[in-house]
Amino acid sequence: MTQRFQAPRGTQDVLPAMQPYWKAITTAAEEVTRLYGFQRIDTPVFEYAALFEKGSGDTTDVVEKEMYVFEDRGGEHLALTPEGTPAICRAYLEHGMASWPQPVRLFTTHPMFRYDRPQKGRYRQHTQVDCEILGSPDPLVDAEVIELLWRIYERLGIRNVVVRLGSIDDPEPRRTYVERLKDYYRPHLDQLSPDSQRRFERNPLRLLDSKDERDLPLKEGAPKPVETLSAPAQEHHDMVCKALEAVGINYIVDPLLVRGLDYYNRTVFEITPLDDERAQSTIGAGGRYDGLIEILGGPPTPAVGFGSGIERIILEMQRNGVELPAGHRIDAFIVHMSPSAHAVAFRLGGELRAAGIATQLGESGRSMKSQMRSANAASARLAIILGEDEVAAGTAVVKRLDTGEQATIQMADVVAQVQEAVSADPDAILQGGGSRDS
RNA sequence: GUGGGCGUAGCGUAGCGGUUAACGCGUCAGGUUGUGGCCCUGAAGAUCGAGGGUUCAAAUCCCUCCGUCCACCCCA
Repeated sequence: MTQRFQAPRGTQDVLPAMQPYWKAITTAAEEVTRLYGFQRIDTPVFEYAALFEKGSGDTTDVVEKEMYVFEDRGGEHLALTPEGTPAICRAYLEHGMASWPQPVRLFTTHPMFRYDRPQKGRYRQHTQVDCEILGSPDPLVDAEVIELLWRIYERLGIRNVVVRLGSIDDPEPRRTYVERLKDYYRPHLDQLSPDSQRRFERNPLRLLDSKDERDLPLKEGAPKPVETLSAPAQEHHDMVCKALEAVGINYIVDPLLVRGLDYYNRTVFEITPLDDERAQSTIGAGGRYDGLIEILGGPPTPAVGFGSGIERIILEMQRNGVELPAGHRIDAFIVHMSPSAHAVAFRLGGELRAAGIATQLGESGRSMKSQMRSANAASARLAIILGEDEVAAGTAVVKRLDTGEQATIQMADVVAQVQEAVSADPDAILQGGGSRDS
């Protein structure tokens, strides 16, 4: 048992039964992003590790303790993508997208890797829908990416979620804010939880979203970033709010919202379920990162974007009671009994498939009953029966599995007849599901 | 990295010191002459996560390890 291979910790197989969810999500992402003028980009699964060390910030947890880094045979220092934004910015620079019409709108679905302890909604490999708008400082595009993400969820049947919106200002005013925050906490350091004492040194902003009871009293009176914004950031934030109101997005300004990546400025947001207090319930998050492209060696280029975890979206869909049946359904199932029928069956199968008809063959040598059972299990619409008699007569028996009626027809007419029977009721094929009424 | 729960056939479970480890679902095969779904019968499938210990006897008790799930940190 222990000798048998298992998927590595924190990874998972997406089995056929779950594929409809993946398909629904990627389709929704493709369709909605198209409506917003996005184009698809695909970046490599691994990049130079330095891209993330510089871009995401080498003191962030994502880079410092979670990145899958390795050296290849040529001694290159590489990393499995831990997050998408720096990779897309790299592509923007590498391909001179600054000379495309601005802003550039890109989306992708991409696997992400983080060496983390797995738990519900957290995996070492997960997949994100990622959207970025590069080259615009306009607060309206902040609102636009939020709206876009909202619409994707809406299409997928996710209802009870809320946008938590915050602003962490620009780097300069944020530095003075962080000093104020530290001044506020400094006299009370010994009352804080050990985690928060560490946060005080490493990432003071995180003090604001501590869940530890010992930190709650102080948290209340702490200065909040959204309440002390610089004038330009305030104006920006107000405009994002107004735009979201104009399109009826359910959002709240969350003064405690901070994000773990260094490159964010001004707008930050998360979308979370309203009725789920779990830790990993955030299904999508993002923000503005006007400084990132410059950090990566490019010209100052304002940009905004988000990532949303497909695995978490699926969990949320299921919590919302969205059920997608497995779509396995076959049009025709060829039952062939005698040795003389095998080759005929095989050729007919090829002809049917060439005509666009999903066709499966029974297993050679199995009894007719067994093959009919297989036809049923495959949710076939038609069974095509080939025995010694039919082969000798140059005919086939075509049987509808829903009504049970059947007819003997000339071999030469089988493809046309099957095509007609199948196209007569296209819905049944499209819907799939293999449901049986009993 | 820290803390807690759980590990019995493909899946879900029962058994919690004592003869060949049970049940449901699933799989395969049958239920007479070439016909599915329901039903019936049968079969295959488990070194009871691994290693060690206690005992006349261990799936059942103890220890270690591994795996998994949940929470913290952090994140989608």
